[in-house]
Amino acid sequence: MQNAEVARVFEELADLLEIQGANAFRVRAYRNAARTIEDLSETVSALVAEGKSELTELPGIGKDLAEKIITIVETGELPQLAKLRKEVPPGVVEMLRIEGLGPKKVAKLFHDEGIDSLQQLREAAERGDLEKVKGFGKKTAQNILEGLERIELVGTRTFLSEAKAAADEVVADLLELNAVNQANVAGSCRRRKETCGDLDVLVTAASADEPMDRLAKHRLVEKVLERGETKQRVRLRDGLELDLRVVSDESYGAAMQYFTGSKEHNIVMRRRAQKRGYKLNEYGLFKDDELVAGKTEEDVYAKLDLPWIPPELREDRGEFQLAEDDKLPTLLELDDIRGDLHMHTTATDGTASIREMAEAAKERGLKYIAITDHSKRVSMANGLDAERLRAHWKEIDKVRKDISGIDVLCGIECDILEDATLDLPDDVLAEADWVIAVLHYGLKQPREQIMKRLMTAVKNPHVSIIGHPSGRIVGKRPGADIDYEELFKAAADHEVLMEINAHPSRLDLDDIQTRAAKEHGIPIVISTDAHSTTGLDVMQYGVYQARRAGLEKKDVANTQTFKSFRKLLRSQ
DNA sequence: GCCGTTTTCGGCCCGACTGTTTTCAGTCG
Repeated sequence: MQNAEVARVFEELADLLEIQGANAFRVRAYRNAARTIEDLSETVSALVAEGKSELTELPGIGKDLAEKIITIVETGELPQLAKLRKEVPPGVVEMLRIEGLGPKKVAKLFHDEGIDSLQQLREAAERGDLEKVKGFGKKTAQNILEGLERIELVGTRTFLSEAKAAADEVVADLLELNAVNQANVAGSCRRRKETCGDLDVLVTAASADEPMDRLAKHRLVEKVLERGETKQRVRLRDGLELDLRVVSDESYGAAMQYFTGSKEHNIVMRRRAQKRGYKLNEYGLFKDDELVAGKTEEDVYAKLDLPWIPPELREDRGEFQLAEDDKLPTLLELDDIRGDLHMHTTATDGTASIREMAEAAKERGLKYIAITDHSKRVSMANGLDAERLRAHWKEIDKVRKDISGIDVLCGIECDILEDATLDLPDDVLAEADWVIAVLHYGLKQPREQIMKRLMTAVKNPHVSIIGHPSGRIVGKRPGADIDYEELFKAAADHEVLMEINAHPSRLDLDDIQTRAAKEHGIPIVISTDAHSTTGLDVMQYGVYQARRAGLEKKDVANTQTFKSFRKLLRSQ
């Protein structure tokens, strides 16, 4: 049982209770518990094995939640959750995904209007019924329709982080079979897209039965949807569907190439094959009926006069031209990252101290970090005013002097306010080593005002970087309306850097925007925005995003040694 | 539901915005 699965149970419980109008603090207790468990560095199963007292040691876990954790770990389910699921249909919980719809409104729609699915919600909105409901109006109905559209755009796609975790587990399990020679994930997950619609797993085996039987019994699998000679489709417990394909070793490379996609990339590949008198499919590259290549991807690409192209670049976005010109980038690797320049501590909404964050970063092989807590505008996170910030920096200085093997910078994540001023005065910002300027509020302002705000930040001599520039949340909230051309041009002129926020739900800049930033010669910084020590582990997803943008080590500022990185600091 | 005690229950992060209403509930971060 994974920590994330236990956390998910509590998250769902919290959603259900909230819709039922449960005490808000009780709901928060479940959410806090979910976060605590998610952030654990050890597995919750191990803690259960050690006994209940270990569990109640955890912050936010008392007697009651400890019991529930034990039940979940030991039986794989929770009776309370099963009961609540019967009372509140899944479609009602789904409505919470719509921006602007919270538990109160959703409960009202369910109880008073009998709406219990997204479909019914859409129909009610389109009929004009919604705006007649007390507490709703024309605007709300319109926002709901827009929210529904966004959800449909993203569909039921799953964050890469979650999809990949499931795929990796299935692949590792299949590789344990003697009958299986090779196994790997393909599809959008292998291309490291920020979300995955489903999973494709490929294995080579003497017979298809053994891997299929094994998968059918896997703990993550809820149901086998179909099973044929070479393909089995299953639904995982979290709703994600997974295709298993069994091929021969002779076809493995061709099948990996075919099922990794993208569709657009493959169209170009097949056209190239045709031109050279071949036929390309998932079983191989054929001349008439003779197999010419198929064992490895490298073979297939080579026969089409191409070097092997990294999966992250396979979108038909210029990779073929680069390959032809022998100019494919040597993509950034996680090991290239030396610093992490966006993280929080208990001074605002983080869960670990300055020292704990520094130690954890050091354990992960980092050589330098910046502590960047929130500024005062983010009051719910207990954001810092000038006085508290200066005291905080003194604490950071103490740790910096006290700890060896890692450099710690005094930073701040400073809000760019709705009126296009910064949340802290210049004389304070001037004292910082590292200033991340960000939009948190008023993301829906018109482009003109958004750009005015970003320009204020870019032109401020103390601002080092724009953090999560658009403020989007993947699949949930669109980012601010930004003229990226104008932003990047100004950033390049004023030597302001751009962040890829590595959190799986942000990944902001996205791959396309990152590409554009690189073309403007703007150094990119990939940061975790960690709110806990385990939050530092999301760096990988930022690196994937950078790879999709074609970034090399030299394009990313926090791959530099601290000595050379220091030159980018405004206070130097 | 947790926590910290004032050991039996009250407090739990809170300010701003939106859309509704006509003074505020709901949502967000």
